[in-house]
Amino acid sequence: MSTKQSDFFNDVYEVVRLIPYGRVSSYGAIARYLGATRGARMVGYAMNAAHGQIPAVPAHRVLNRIGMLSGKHHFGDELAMQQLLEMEGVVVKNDQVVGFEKVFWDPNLELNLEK
DNA sequence: CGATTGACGTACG
DNA sequence: TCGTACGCCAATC
Repeated sequence: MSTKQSDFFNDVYEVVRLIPYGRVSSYGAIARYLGATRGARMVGYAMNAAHGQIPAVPAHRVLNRIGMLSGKHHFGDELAMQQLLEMEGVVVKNDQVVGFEKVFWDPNLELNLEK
């Protein structure tokens, strides 16, 4: 494809789309799943380019390791990310996900068990 | 081509 | 337990 970006970006989008409804994941978990344990920041970079991607990438389900909406500023409206999460049943308090461990979805774990 | 930045994470005090 | 410092890796200036 002429729109061929780094395969890393495409791979990130794919994993993010696999995040179930009402669940969230972390940049480090995705990076580690892709083999880029030290590339957590690169996942964030991919998210920055995920805007307008088709199919849409649920970037609002991707948070940092503490469950904080670190990228809420990149959604245009700061509350947009929180609104999307609450719409899916995820409780957000003080820009932080309540019960983050309960809604946390680890690709390394879920995808590994199925394989 | 070199320096700075950044949707992160871990280590240290 | 909380706050600060440093490290990674790629993109941008």
